[in-house]
Amino acid sequence: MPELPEVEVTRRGIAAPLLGAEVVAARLGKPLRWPLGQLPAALVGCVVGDVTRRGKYLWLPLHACPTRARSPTMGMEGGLLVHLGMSGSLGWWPQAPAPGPHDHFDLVTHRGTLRLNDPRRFGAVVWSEGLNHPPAATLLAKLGPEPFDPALTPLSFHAALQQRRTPIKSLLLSGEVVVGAGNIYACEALFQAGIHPGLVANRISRPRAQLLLAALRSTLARALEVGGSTLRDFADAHGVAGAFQAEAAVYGREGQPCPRCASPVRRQVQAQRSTYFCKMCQRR
DNA sequence: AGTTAAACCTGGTTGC
DNA sequence: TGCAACCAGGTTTAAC
Repeated sequence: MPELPEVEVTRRGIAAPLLGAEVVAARLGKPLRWPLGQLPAALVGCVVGDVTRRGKYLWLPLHACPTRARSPTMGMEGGLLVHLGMSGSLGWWPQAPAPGPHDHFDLVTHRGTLRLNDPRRFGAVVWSEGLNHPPAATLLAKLGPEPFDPALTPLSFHAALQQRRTPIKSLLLSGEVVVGAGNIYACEALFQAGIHPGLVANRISRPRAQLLLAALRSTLARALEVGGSTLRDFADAHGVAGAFQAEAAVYGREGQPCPRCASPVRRQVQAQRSTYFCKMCQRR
């Protein structure tokens, strides 16, 4: 579920309660995609800084608290890089109940508990000494610019597309040219821009590239407004589901009429992912 | 460089 | 009702 809007909705829900919170304990459940890289006990005594987002990753800075640092392990600086995978969500619990079978990470602070629920366990929580240090730096290395970065312009976007010979849908999913779109929003943005998902990136004209960037931005912005998409698992930090899925024009609507021309929405598998599109409205 | 498949997991839905 | 097959928001790795 978690594409950029869902991750950002999550960030907005946890940033305020976490800012300045002191870590009292950390708990691991079943293994996630990657190991934490530190003993949970080593996190105790740290203070959480301002939570940020890069693509679909969240960064929770953890600073050593000088007044509380009593042991060598408490002198650490760094943070936790969190990814929600396919089915992850983070919840903020002033009073956390006993962990359920899919609760695989708890960061217990003096104010409340940040809890990762992730049935499929494709998510990850990784300790890193900084965003510019491994493993964080390695994981973020190939990410393209943020979709709302003003430095990403129609011109630079088009130039980046010109370098690639891969189908545009796959390229959007890769996050190498612009981050944030997953399967839902890639399909929706391409529909809105009237571009066929199989069109090879370097054959997209400058005006169409401009159209696509605008479509991606408006799709992501709209999803953000309504709390993201909830297909099954996703909820914000306070348990509220997203509503964007109800507004999707093509995603998950195989056989249903295209909202623009009423011809049936097609589904085809592209790079092992379902792609939904309208054959009439989206041209190569 | 590209595309493609397989891998990591669980659970819900569909079809026989 | 049971059971197998297929589907799902993501990403990495290996192989043609």
